[in-house]
Amino acid sequence: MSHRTAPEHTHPDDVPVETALAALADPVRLSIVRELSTSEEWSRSCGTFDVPVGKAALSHHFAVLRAAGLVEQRDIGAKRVNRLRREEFEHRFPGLLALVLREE
Amino acid sequence: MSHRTAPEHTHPDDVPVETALAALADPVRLSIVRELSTSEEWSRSCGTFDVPVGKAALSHHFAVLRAAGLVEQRDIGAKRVNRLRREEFEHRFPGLLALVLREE
DNA sequence: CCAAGTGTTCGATCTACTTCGTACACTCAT
DNA sequence: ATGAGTGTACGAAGTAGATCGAACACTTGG
Repeated sequence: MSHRTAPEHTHPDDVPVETALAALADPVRLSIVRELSTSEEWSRSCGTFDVPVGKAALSHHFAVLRAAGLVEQRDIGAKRVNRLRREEFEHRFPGLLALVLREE
Repeated sequence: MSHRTAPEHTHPDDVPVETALAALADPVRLSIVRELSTSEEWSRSCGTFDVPVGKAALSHHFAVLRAAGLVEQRDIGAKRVNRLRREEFEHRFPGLLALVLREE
């Protein structure tokens, strides 16, 4: 990796609706969120998601997801592992996550 | 106007989540939906919305809102009047409309 | 019939986003 | 140490979306 610093997170409470909607309106990010929803917390590193983009784009998408309060990340060794911020996001945007997870 | 044809509508049931989210993730369209939510049905023609864009862009946004199953339009004389598809949209995307309307 | 009002369509422009390649930084296993 | 694995930063390129001006089509009121 290239992070001497921990990733910057935004709490869902500080996220505008527009930002949340825009974050979820992308097929790659939606795919990540869905995969994440069926995985155990902190079990998936960024590289383990089945999305058709390169590393750079993937890294960008995770930044967007963090900024939207959807994903939390921790560094474990060389890997950056993820967790879906279910409760926090649900508290800020009730039903939204359920809405996008219900499909497919 | 310039419609010998009635506007094409898409039922919310036929709308992908992504499309709905993308439609609501724009400030102008969000503004339109919110204004519409506090207006009586069929009471507002397209030109009566307080948004900072020209006619052409406005027309485009209404097309997007129709395609997202958010708005229904009818021609009355020279005007095209609108209605928010509350129930239908709510049935397809439970809670989503409430989410964006609750704010502001 | 004409002029004004209303909304669409077309093309061009402008901006934002997505993506990629490369270079870099860090960790771990050997 | 050294190399392989992992993710970020940066610049460039491509793409999609938003906006505008102008031309057009239709309706209505005079």
